Parts: sequence; C-alpha cells; structure tokens
Amino acid sequence: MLPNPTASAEVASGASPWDQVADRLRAGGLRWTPQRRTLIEVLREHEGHVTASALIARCKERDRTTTPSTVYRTLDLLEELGLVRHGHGHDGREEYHILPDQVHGHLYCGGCGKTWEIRPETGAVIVEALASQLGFAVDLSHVTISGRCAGCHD
Amino acid sequence: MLPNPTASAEVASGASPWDQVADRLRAGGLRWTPQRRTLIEVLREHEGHVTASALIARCKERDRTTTPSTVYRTLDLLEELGLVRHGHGHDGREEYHILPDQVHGHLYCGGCGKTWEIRPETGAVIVEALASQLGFAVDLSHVTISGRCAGCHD
DNA sequence: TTTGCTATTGCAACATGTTGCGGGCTCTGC
DNA sequence: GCAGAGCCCGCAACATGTTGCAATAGCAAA
Ligand SMILES: [Mn+2]
Ligand SMILES: [Mn+2]
Ligand SMILES: [Zn+2]
Ligand SMILES: [Zn+2]
Repeated sequence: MLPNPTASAEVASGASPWDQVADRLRAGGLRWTPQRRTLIEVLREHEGHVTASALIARCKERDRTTTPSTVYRTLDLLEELGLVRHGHGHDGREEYHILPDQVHGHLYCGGCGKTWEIRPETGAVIVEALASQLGFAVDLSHVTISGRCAGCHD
Repeated sequence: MLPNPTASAEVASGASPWDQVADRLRAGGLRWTPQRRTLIEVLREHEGHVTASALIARCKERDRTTTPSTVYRTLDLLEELGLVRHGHGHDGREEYHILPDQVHGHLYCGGCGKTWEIRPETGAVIVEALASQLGFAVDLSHVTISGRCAGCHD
C-alpha cells in the first residue's frame, strides 16, 4: 500500500532521507501533520538506538502537547517506510534503530548491563543456521540475545 | 542467598519438584504463604509455555483476591529456584517456561504467528558462534528470534 | 477559496509490568 | 503457646504500550 522504501531514488545528492518523508506520505494518501513533523525533527538529531519513550520525551520538549499514542503510531508508519526499525531490549521494551544502514541483532550482558551490536559475520552464522536447518528467514534486527560477556564470566 | 537449585537432591523418587518448594523457601529464610501456594497449584497444572498474565488469570480463578504484583514477585522467586524461566515473546511480553528440562530458544513467524522451540542442534550453533567469536555466553532461554517460517516465505 | 473526503489526533480505557511503603502474617525460639 | 523479627502482601502510583471513538484538520479537487 505504501510506496516501496527502496524504490524512492536518492535523487538530491547529500539529501537526508527525512527530506522525502512528507512527499512519500502524501504519495500514499497520508497526511503531513505538525505531530509528524515534530517527530521527524527529533529523529534527525538521533543516530543508532533510542527507546520509544526517550523519543516521546524529546518530542515533548519541542511540543508540550505531544501524545504518546500518536508518536507510537507514527513510529509504526516510519517503520513501514523503512526509516526506523524496532527491536526489544532484554526487558522487552521497545528500542528503535534510526536509519538502519544494515540490519543487525543485539547482545545484552546481564552482568554489566552493556549492549553490543552483533557483527555481520556473527549474524550471518545465525541466519544461515536457521535457514539451512529449518528454512526459517531470520529478521536479525528484531533479535536481542542475553547472556554474559567475556568480562562477566563467573 | 537462596539455596542452589541443583544442590537440592531429588530424594523422594517420583516426587514433583513442586513438593519441595515450601521447604526450599523456608530453608532460605523465606515464607510459605497462601498466595504462593495458589500459584504453585496453578503451575502444577501447566507444562511448556504460559504468559504471566495467563498465570495471573488462573490464580484469580482459585483466589479472587489475587494481586498481580504478588504473582510477579513470586514468579521471580521461582525463577531463582530454577523452577520456571521467563523469556519474551515477539512483542516483548513475558512468557514462562514451566519446569524447563533443557534450555531452548524460541522462534516466531510474523507471517502465520506460530512459534517453535529452537532445537538443541540449532541452538548450539548460535551459542558456539557467540562463544568462539566474542567469548559471549548466550542464555538461550531468553531468546526469541522473529522472522518467516518456511511456509510463509513471500 | 471553498468544499468535502477521510486520515489523524487526543482522549479514555485498558493491558502488562515494576516499585515503595506500611501493616499484617509466617516462623522460630523460647 | 507467645512474642519478636522481618518477610510479604495489597495498594497506589507509575512506566510503557495498544486500541476504539468522535472530533479535527490535511489535502486535493472544484
Ligand atoms: Mn527478560
Ligand atoms: Mn516487536
Ligand atoms: Zn558484561
Ligand atoms: Zn509462518
């Protein structure tokens, strides 16, 4: 229903994908609203991983009338457009990857509380194992693996 | 602080691990209460995977005065005793494995909504990859991998 | 510019968890 | 049995999401 993310040519050299959002929404019969503009402004300032509630807090700084449900719904939309991807932290809370370059999973150490991205080679092993053994196509970006890092072994 | 799960010998042959709970709690200076008794009775009737809120609902059937926070706290305790293990479904909600025999991860297909346990051989590949490449000790039981099953490929 | 369609918002209610607190209850020791 | 110690319960408040609904407000066509 929405225009294919990868189909939108990056015509303007050096242009940020955020610049196209308004047009891409309208092209799909959707609306460009002040609430959505606020969220995009916030997202422009971020990179990597952010929790949904952190994004809501940032939106509130710019617009005190921000409503959580609207932000959550807009994030769903942006995910359909391929501009963000959500995953879940070790406790199940949502985390968003902004402008994900390549899909990657996440590691969480229950000892020190640190997190890492799973490197492509490692991710590939997981994807391959599930693909070859079960024909299952893994969505790495939604995976968080818990455990103990090298420094936290007992 | 609590007695080691694996240290409690299974003396009574054929006895259910639930029979030992009261004693194991008291041995750790903890109490055996009606609320905990109710949850154990519910758990006795279950096998495999159950969501936390399903367990709360079952407890309420037996005792209308059941309070969620008490159930959550008791589940935490039982997890320390090794009698249950929690993980998170694809949406981040808690799921409990009752009396987990061997640790295993979970698969979720976003196409048909079905879930599977990750078989030991497959789990081993994941554990090994993280161990050898990063020295990371994976807790498979807390892992849910999303994607598309063989029948749901586009 | 005005009009009209309908996507979107904000709200309220709900679902699922977590946490601090004060009073009550379980255990143990006598 | 009783009493004291302190674990635990229920409650209230909060955190994080989701959903149905009625009113609003984008957008495009006239
Ligand atoms: Mn968890
Ligand atoms: Mn999810
Ligand atoms: Zn660590
Ligand atoms: Zn499927």
